[in-house]
Amino acid sequence: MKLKDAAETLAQLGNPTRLEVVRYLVKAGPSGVPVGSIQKQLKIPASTLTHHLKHLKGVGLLMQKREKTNLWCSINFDRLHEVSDFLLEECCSFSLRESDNAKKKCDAA
Amino acid sequence: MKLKDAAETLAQLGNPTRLEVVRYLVKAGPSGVPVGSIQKQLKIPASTLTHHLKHLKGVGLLMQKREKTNLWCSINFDRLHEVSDFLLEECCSFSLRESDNAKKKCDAA
DNA sequence: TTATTATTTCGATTATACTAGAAATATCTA
DNA sequence: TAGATATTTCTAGTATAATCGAAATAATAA
Repeated sequence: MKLKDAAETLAQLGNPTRLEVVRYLVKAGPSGVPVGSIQKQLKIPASTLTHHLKHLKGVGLLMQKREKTNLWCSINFDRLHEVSDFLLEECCSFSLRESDNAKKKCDAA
Repeated sequence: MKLKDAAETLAQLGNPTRLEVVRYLVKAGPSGVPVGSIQKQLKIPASTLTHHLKHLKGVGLLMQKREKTNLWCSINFDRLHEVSDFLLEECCSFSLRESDNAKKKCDAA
């Protein structure tokens, strides 16, 4: 992943409303949820939500498919991994962190 | 890590200039580098660089300590891990990704 | 103290992003 | 076709961010 793409993706994740949507989609899993469900659950005005979904789609974090009247949204896990990988690239050998979680990740990488 | 903090941190990482600085600091390791070295290497005007460093420090991604005339900057690896963890939280069981890298990370988590 | 190097503040310009109501469109069902 | 529901476009107000030159400050060395 190139720096410019990573930055753009991170910028999109850096909005609290969008990050809330992303978290919701991550928890929803690969089957996804309709736009309307996101809107009701997170109480985001429809036009605002559409706006943010467009952004997420723009950087490839969001996948959509229509089924009857509903538009189902799901997160692109690969993209999420890619951007996460970018952040930690080449950092593991330097990490002085004690956390088990970090160690496990670094050992695995 | 709370959503609001994660969003703020991601937003700071989402600027190409700052991400370049972060990448540089990650590669530099825990000992860090002086502000001036970043400035020369990445060719960022001094005032612009100061501005961005302030942002990175504001979200706890940057640590600084003065030594003689130089101000040494180093990345806070823990913070970087925290924000990365936030992104992948609860997503591993859903991931359909084929990539070895992803699998290793998920198995370890 | 004076000179030198390193870093920050100030100030101004320019650009981009967030938010959401109202109206429009799209998709289906009866 | 008419009606219902779902989603998007349009529009506009408001706010925040990026950039960087010039001048100011800080820290040291001579």
